[in-house]
Amino acid sequence: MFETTACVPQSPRPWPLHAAFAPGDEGSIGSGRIAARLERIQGAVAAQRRIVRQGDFVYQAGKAFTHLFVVNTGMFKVVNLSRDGREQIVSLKYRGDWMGFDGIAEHCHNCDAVALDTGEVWSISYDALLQASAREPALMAEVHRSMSREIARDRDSLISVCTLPADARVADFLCNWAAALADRGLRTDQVTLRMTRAEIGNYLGLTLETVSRAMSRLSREGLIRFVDKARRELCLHDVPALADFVRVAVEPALSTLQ
Amino acid sequence: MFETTACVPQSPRPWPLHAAFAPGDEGSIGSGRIAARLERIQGAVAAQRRIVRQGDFVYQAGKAFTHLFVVNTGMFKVVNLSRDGREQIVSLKYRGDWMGFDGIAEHCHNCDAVALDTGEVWSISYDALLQASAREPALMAEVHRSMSREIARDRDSLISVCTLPADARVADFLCNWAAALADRGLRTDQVTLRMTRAEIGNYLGLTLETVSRAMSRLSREGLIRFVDKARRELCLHDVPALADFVRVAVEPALSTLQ
DNA sequence: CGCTACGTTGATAGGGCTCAAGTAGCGTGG
DNA sequence: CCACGCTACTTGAGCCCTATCAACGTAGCG
Repeated sequence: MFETTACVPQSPRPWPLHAAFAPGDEGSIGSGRIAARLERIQGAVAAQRRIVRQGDFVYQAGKAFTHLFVVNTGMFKVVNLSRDGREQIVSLKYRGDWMGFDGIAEHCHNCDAVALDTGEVWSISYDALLQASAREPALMAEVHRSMSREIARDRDSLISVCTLPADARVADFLCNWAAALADRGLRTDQVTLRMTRAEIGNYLGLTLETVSRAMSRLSREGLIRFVDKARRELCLHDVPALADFVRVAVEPALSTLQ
Repeated sequence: MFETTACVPQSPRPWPLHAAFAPGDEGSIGSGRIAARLERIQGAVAAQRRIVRQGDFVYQAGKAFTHLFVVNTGMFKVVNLSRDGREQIVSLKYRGDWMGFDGIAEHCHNCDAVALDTGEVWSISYDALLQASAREPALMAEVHRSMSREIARDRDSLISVCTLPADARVADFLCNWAAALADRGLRTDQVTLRMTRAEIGNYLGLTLETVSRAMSRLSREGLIRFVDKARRELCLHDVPALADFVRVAVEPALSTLQ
């Protein structure tokens, strides 16, 4: 299923000292931060690289948990499956993100992780990670920060789904996506949606028709621009305006006062 | 703000060996599991006890992150605040749950944690926890399991909000609440709601009126029973029936086939 | 060239929100 | 003791937003 090009660091480099508890490092902007994160991980613990293609599973719900995964390139969706047949995209992952934390508690994955396009993930044995962390406290700190970020981001999803009307929810989704791209040093002026309308809708708690209509309205209002006829590539030329659209949707009263 | 009754274990006991990577332990049922968890935490790292009353903050968004918290008794809500004024209850915490993980990444809390009734939390210095974990790998494993559970539970919230109609969402909420109580060895046949309808609605992405109507319907159908006139105490006498109600709401097609 | 997957758009219905009125419990002060 | 205000909960009426159903357009592909 996976093409695996072996690439195991032979002698893990010591973790840079300044990386330990360095809030300034995390607060900086630009793609260097995430590249540095990946380098530090690679230097501290053995990782196996895997090339994945669209639709490939990184891991599957129900399988035993043994490894965590780090996205090097590509985009991934994490899908929660409930036994009554519901399927819910709960998270999207980009370069530098960890996947698989949900499996730690029960020693069993309870989600699928699926590649949305061609990419590369590193798989890291959880046991090896714990051992490496014992030697390198900063590695542990890195993992904790990532889990913490994941918790915070899941909550942002919840707040969006609970409080925003459909159009604003889609706008918020595009904002967050643009922010994730910008964080990784990627341009947002011509980006290809890796997800179908149905997937976006599932992620946002909307139907595909509502997503389609919302995007048409955003386009009509000039907040986004479709680049191709198939409407999968778009230009997020004014992310602040999108963010403002979300803000106004939340507080119609306040927006008229100001 | 807090009454603090000093209680710092003088000589942390060594972590029981069998606690390291013990899936069987986590899988067992009954309240003993959670009591054991608390004992192990208490034995491994210094904790300061705090008595809190309804409405007291355990920590507040914006404040520097230095401590994690463990619920000993009582019930707590975690409230996410976005800068545009939205307020969203993102999680409920019971005995044995950790709070504050969200602050690790940015070294700053981004939620409020508020007591819903009188209770006791233990506050544990994050630095001390890391040091203790270096000595006791099983303590680290415990913390990881808790973070993992939190991620999994946040995702369950999302799936509920995204896929269930109002009545089923309330039923699902009551199911989860009953499960949390049962896990802790508490009865579910006469329980007092610690939250107002507005709080439940906020948590579930519904208005208070919808929550009220949903509970009235569930009561009318015999799935729950109100004990007092104020309608804050209720009897969850048949949790499986509640769970079934949720299941049927999800798959009306399948339910008619069977 | 038909087939399939994906996206858009329209018409309609319904679930949940909003607004509003009414009730009950509870603490306070006359 | 009861009036009063306050908070919480319930219930009804009407409307709006979004889901549903359906038709159609388009791109990619064997």
